[in-house]
Amino acid sequence: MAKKEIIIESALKLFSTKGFEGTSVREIAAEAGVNVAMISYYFGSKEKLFESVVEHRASFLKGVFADLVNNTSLSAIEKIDFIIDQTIERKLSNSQFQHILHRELSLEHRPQLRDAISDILLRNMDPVKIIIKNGINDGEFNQVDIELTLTTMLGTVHYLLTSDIMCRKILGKKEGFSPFQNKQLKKRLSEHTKQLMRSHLLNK
Amino acid sequence: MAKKEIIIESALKLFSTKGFEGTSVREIAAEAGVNVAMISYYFGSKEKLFESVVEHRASFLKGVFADLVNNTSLSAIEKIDFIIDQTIERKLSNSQFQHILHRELSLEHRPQLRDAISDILLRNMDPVKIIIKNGINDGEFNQVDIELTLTTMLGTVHYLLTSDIMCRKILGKKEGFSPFQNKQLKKRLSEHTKQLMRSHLLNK
DNA sequence: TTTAAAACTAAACAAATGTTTAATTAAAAT
DNA sequence: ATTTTAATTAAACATTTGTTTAGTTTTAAA
Repeated sequence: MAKKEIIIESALKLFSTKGFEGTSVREIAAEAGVNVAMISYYFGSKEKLFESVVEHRASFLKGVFADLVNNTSLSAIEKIDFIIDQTIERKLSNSQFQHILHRELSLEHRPQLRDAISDILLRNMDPVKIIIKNGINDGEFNQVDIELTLTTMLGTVHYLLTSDIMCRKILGKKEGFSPFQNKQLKKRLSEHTKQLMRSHLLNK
Repeated sequence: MAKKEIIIESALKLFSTKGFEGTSVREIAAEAGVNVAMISYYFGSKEKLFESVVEHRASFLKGVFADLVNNTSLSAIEKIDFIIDQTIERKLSNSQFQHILHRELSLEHRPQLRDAISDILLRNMDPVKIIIKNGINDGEFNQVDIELTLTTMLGTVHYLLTSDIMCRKILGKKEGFSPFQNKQLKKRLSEHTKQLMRSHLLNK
């Protein structure tokens, strides 16, 4: 792995556990095993390093639901099922990055970065909106509040993700339980959300 | 208002918009219109001031759902309706404080504070769990995943609350729209969540 | 009115911060 | 083999950080 990338990954790790202002460039340099000056040398500043971290990771989160809109072999609810599983998979396996994004989003300095982040998080929103809208127009779905239905889907996953402590307390698990690597949790979350969305969306 | 309280309120405001490490004691002192030394004088340290902020605000969030469990004049779903409205009301009118709590929760230093915060956030969880459980036992509710149903309720509200930017983008609103003071949003969120929970919980 | 405690201040403190400098080593190009 | 560019280093830079000090003013008690 290139040294530049090692720095980015080290920064990702530290930013996610200690926050941006809570992490010093010296800590990042130590974690990456490089000289402090290398950060200015490669990225120009701590802030620009942060932006590089976001860009680097965001590239993994490319839009994948766009194709789904015009897919005719799946019913609308089957598409929703697929979206739910993808969303859970992504968010759980990128929990560190999710923490960074949401934390930055809740802060009010660096407004242009906030804007970029909300774009990343909502990148997949439009296709899903259309899928729900089509489901409604075709009579397959009830006339639900589209935006808030989306909010519910994302919010359910995200709320569990807030912290391992929260997750354990919500689920009543013991100290040792590591929520974000747990396969059973993933399945449980998937089944709950799918069932929830079916009763919410499908005509009775 | 006592000077000590002015400091706490100033700290709340700054911590919520700039984060704990992103806010200096000098900024807090300036915002409160007091000498920097007063913060050490009253609270001992910046960290202890933070704890005071949390304590001070947490006292407003006393448990209010405990009585609801043994209330016999309301049906289970009516209790859920009440809980939804209360939760929305509380979270929206304390959005600054909610930001602080969730941000701290997603960080991994100050573990004992994290624990205290998750307790505050989940303080009302147990009575709600029991209400759902009773609803299931009485045959009024479907056999849902209790903990994740709760997660959905809290997560839906919380996800909108993440930031005004997110909220605007999700709802497709213009720049000027102030989500957290908006009455219409409150109503829309309330209706969506109630409807969602009814189709999820009630036997078909 | 005197005394004691509390509230408040400006200045100083050491430590940590992000960044730059100037020098050196390594790699690539000529 | 020589030159040029890139990578890397330790040290220094100026600020900012949270906190303390030592002194003053205000308030309350005796």
